Amino acid sequence: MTPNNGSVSVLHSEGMWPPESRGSGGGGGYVVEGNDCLKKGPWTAAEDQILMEYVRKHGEGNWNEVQRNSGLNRCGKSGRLRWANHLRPNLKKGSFSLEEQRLILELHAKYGNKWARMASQLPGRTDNEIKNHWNTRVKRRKRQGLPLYPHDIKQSQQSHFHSQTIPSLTPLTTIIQNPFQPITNCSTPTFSFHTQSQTQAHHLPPLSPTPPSLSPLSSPHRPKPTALTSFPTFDPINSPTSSSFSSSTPSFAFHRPAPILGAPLHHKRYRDSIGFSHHSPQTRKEILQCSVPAQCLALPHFN
DNA sequence: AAAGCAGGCAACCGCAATTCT
DNA sequence: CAGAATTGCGGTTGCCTGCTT
Repeated sequence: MTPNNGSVSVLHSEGMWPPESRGSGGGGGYVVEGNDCLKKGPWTAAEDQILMEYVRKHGEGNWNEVQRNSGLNRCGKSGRLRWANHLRPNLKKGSFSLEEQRLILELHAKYGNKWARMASQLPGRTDNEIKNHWNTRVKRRKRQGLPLYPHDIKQSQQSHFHSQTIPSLTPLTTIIQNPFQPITNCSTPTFSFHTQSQTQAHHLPPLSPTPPSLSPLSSPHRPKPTALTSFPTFDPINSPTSSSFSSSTPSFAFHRPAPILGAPLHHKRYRDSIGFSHHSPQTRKEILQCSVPAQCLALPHFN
């Protein structure tokens, strides 16, 4: 799975990692242990086990309780991330398929660096995976002097993307013909970046399906969800999702929120205010009160 | 064989958003 | 209404592996 998990686990268990701090940023091997500080760095199999057991018993949410009640010496944030990116059921591992890559292109053309939003359209994929994939692509294309998008995917707006800057979020159109045509035919191998200072406008078109109608999982301070006794499954082959964009249809209307990684996390709220984020508190409460049986969550509805 | 580079990946941080008290 | 607590998101960093030179 990961390049270093095995060896890292051994090192951890044998206490060979120095409790050093590398300053800001993440990355493997960053381990802090001790009575006062919570551990950082790569997760061990034992820690994973503890976390999975906790979630199995108590469900997701209240991540700080994990640390308090399970003996896991990790901050809640770290646990949540670990669960979301690695331990959740139905996570797809491995490289992105061509369809997924195409969809990422389309979604990025439309939304910019909205990884969580993109992940919601890619069942089994995490925002982190997508982000990593995209950043790698950006690096490669930049080095090759190629445009970020194939010529047949036109990012609306005249702005260019920069991996480190906020992209324009006001797409006008997305034109997609055949994203996997050889990109070497691109007529204009320009790859210019500029910071997004002129386009702070974040008026995203209302994303119709954003309402988090499907997530059973916790929102801050909500009652704990019931324990997860069985996890929904996702069949990428037979899923209407995959077949829906396997054809040549360029459209990818968001009829419904895609099932988020099989066992959806919390009601997705997206920055920059699309959809759910701007529900009034009252509306949110109503939505949250509308509990959804677990089995419904496993059966995404597509139009 | 060794060094350099690119890609892949995991995990951190800061901050925003949301809810509860 | 304000502040605290919690969760989610996006940016960033650093390690590991495999390929190329």
